[in-house]
Amino acid sequence: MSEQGVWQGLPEAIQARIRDGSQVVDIAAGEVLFRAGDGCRGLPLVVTGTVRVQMTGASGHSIVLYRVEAGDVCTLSIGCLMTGAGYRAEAVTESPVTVQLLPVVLFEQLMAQSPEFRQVVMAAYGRRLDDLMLLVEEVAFRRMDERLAEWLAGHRPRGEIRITHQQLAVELGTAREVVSRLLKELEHQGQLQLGRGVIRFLASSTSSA
Amino acid sequence: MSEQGVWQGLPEAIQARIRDGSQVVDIAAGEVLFRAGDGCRGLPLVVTGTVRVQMTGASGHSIVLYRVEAGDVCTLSIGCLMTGAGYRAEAVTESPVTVQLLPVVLFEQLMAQSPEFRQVVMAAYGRRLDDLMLLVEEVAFRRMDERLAEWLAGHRPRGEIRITHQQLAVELGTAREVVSRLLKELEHQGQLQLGRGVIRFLASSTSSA
DNA sequence: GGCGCTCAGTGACTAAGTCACAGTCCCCGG
DNA sequence: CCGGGGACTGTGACTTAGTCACTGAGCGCC
Repeated sequence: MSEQGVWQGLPEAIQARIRDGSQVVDIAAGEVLFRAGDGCRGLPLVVTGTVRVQMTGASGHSIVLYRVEAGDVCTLSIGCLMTGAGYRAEAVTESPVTVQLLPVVLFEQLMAQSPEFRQVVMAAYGRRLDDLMLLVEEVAFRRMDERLAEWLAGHRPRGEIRITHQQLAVELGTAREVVSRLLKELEHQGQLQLGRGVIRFLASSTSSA
Repeated sequence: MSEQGVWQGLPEAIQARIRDGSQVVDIAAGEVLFRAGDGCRGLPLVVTGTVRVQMTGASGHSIVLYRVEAGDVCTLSIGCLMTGAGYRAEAVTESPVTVQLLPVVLFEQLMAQSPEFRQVVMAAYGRRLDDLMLLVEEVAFRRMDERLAEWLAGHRPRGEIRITHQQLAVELGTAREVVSRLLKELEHQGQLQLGRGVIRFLASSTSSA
């Protein structure tokens, strides 16, 4: 999949207008794109890199809601543009990110003129809604040890991951201590080895026969 | 606010097309409009009544995600129409409901032709996203007794409410036993009086000075 | 009046979250 | 090279929430 994957199915004329009318911005890793309460000035599309969207509760705890990957439009921004309300969550770049910023006017025009563009935008919205519904179910009903195991399984191929217990707690929407204890348990079981800021997976007998 | 509040800002010509092209359906209370996995056949707008949208986890537990009130379009259906995927949640009427069903073709036309229509639809989407984000925060971080108290406070003006502990548990996404115990506690404190399927609020000294 | 169903209450236990604090690793400046 | 401070991790003690198993109460209906 090449850059700007979302627009690929669109007619060339539309793609050209997007290229001409939008502004491309490069942002370093770890930057905050917007915070809760900010207003927004255009529709961002992530061209390369990943943006993490998370929210912080009154208690000061945070949880990762979803990620905007290369080729995704920021649905949160659409909501802001439409209702005029500020963002409810915050967005942080996880890697160096290239963002294409469509001005509101162009966005409006394209929504009016291109069925394909509308399709792309609405589908993106639908997926986000789905993501959040899934997350609600996870948080409300699933056990922490299961969720942690699943998260780890998704990152296992890397052999080791650099992450603090605190960050992992935010991924799962729980407390640091809970993560620490569950990880310690897994370490005792010989599934992994813990270091400061790193989790190393051990090649246990689970991988192959 | 009269019927079909969402369309009110729209040009009369558009409103007429909506009236002519859509089908109006009356549904009794307690009916299931769609279940998880169903496909969908048009864009429903709730004209009168309330529809509850909830999902059920693998564990068999359910949680109420949000309600579609009179004047709201069903964003979940838009997602289904766009992506072709089935619903992830289920919708149940809470009262006798009148629904206006826009055929997909008309929906597409209106999205293309009416900026006001687009605005209404996108804003509805934005609000849903907000609702769900708020819910995630609630479920992940807030205490059950607080959430229950808040729910009760919202229904207090009615004097008494007819609801089972099980239903209340689904509202909050918790277990029936938890609700029972918390309610019992409030009863001991003299804030309310419990009956089979009913909660009566007692006029304690909290209301006025 | 007894049968069966739904609803509510409860004890015992496990899981998760909170609080407080101790230990450890690591960088950085002196 | 050493010491101090900050970030990260470990842990005990306790509270809150969820689970399981079961009892009993209310209520409609033969």
